[in-house]
Amino acid sequence: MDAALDVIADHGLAGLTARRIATAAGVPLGSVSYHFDGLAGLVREAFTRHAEAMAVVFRAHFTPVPDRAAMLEAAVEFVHGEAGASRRDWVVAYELYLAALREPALREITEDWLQGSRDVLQRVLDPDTAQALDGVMEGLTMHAIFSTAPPAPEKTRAVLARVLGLDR
Amino acid sequence: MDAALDVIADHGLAGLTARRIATAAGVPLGSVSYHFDGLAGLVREAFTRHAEAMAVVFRAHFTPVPDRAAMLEAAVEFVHGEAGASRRDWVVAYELYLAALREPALREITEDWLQGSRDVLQRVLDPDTAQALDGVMEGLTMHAIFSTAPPAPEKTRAVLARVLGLDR
Amino acid sequence: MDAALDVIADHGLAGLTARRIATAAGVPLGSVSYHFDGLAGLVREAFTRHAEAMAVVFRAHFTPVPDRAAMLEAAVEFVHGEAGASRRDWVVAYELYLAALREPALREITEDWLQGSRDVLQRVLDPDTAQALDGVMEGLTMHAIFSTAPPAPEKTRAVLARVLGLDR
Amino acid sequence: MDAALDVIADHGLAGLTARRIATAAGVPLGSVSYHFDGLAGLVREAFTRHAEAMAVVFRAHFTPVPDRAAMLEAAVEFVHGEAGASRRDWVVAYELYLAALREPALREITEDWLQGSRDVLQRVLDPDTAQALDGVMEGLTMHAIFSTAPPAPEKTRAVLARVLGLDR
DNA sequence: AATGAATGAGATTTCATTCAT
DNA sequence: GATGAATGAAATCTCATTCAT
Repeated sequence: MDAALDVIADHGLAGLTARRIATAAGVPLGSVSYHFDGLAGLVREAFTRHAEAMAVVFRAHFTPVPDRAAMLEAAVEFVHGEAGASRRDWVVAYELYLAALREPALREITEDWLQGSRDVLQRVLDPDTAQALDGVMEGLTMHAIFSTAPPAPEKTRAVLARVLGLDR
Repeated sequence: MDAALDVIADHGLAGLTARRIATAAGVPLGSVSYHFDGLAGLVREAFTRHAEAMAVVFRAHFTPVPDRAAMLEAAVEFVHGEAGASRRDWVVAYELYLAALREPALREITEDWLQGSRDVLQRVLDPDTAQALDGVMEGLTMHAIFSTAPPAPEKTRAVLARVLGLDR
Repeated sequence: MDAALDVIADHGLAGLTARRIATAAGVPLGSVSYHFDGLAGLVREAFTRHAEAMAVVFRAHFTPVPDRAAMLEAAVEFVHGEAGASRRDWVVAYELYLAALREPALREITEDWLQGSRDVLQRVLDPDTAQALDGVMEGLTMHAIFSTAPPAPEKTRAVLARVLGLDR
Repeated sequence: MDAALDVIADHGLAGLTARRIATAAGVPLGSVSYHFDGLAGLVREAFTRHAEAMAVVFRAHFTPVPDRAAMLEAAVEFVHGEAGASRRDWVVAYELYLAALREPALREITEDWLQGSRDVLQRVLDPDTAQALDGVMEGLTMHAIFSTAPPAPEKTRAVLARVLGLDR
């Protein structure tokens, strides 16, 4: 499953083949069909595992946050990839988002993830601010991943401070 | 090319096949290879056209904005899909983002698009705020697309107002 | 038809396509089907023209030969490509030989050519020697065409002299 | 590979298709691409095998020849197809010659073969005579293959005797 | 239980020919 | 009469899955 996620990160869901997975995992080709319920099943399981791992990272990073000021710092770190989620992880996540649009089974995964994230943020923030922060972090992270020039942390902090109402 | 974008929207880049494109376009299968330089070339051209169309929509929506207050309203409308870009358009755009990670030719398209968007926003905003607004709109739009529950416009306005410093 | 022969020389009969012929001839694609009875008919006509041209060259070169000694010189020149037949011409000829194995219409062409050659040689030589010289020239020419290192004329002369009984 | 050579012999390189190979070999169509590196790779391998087989036949036939007189008999037999190489084998060989003009990988095969043949002949003959005999045999064999009327052995012997200087 | 050679369904692409212009 | 855009038949190739070992 990790090998499958690696292949997805490197070649996209469109470039995922049983042979590539087997090669990446260093296992015989037959294993892929033998141990999983087809490629579709493998993808489903792999994405599920990935979403859970991402959720764990998210929770681990934000659960200890005591207050709104600390949330700002945690959010800045998160957007800049200092929370344990690598670029590869995000690329896989975006593939998952898109795949989830078409497959209900995956949709469940992403919904749970989204909900879990907001719950964690709501330990410190009111629901509206939690949802806002979640969306804003998503956008900033995405631009950080897809843009060639990484954003400056102080700019990220400035934006997030305004969103959190910490800028006055 | 429009048919190809439709197929991408419906089935993802992973589900894009010449046959599906031909069916969607109502043309014989052979035409797909005949008129384009392979499927890869077709995808490149289709994505280019799409990015340009999206840029046109973006410019048309934001260029007339006279000041920061009007920018807030325009941004809210944009996030809520009232600027001319449909859900389908965004889904295709996200596929493009991902594909661009792996193909330099597509990378150029997305870079140009991103730069063009910021230029338009900078007609009213300073560079930092423009970049911030761009990122935040991206995240909110994305959540609007991928989430089952569409966000309430007033909440979006509240977040964007803070980002634009219009909340005091 | 000349363009078709050029394409055959460059790409082999296996690499002959209507588009390549049109490009080589500088004519529209439609012309190829329009003016000829399909690609097969064009090939047949082109090969016929080629065989006739080769026969003309052969006759022009060997008909004026007055005696056995002059025949030796003429044969040496012929093997070394100094009779008007280029390397391209020979390559096309070999393609024709092979194609003639499978198509009776082409077979006729090659048979006529072979017979014509012998007739010309028999103006000076007895039938057996004519046939022998014909075959030997074929082999030496072929090796000259297919070998990377061209043979030395004096060696060719020595062999042909023996075949003609002029070496004592 | 044998099936591919059969198809080449029957239909020429121009008539070689994966389907024909599969049918001739009695295997599914997919196998052809599966087991070989494309049709080009299969052709390369098949021609290599063929050239090696032909070289083996050549060596087996000419290596035991003790002297020039025996060489004459061996050469006559060879030209008349009594050395183990069938008409099919020669047709394939001529296709190889032509294909080698355009593909360097095949060129290597034919060069090796040519050199090997001369080496064997040089066990009994001086280099010039060896090369001459090689070329003459090529021509006579070729005429025997392509001509409808097979040549008489005694005539072949007469020509070869002269080339070998055994006619006085 | 695990393998990987083999299969066949389906993918892309090529291309001679047609036919509206 | 001549064209070239378009077609569809047929080509090659890919690949998930099967199954004998």
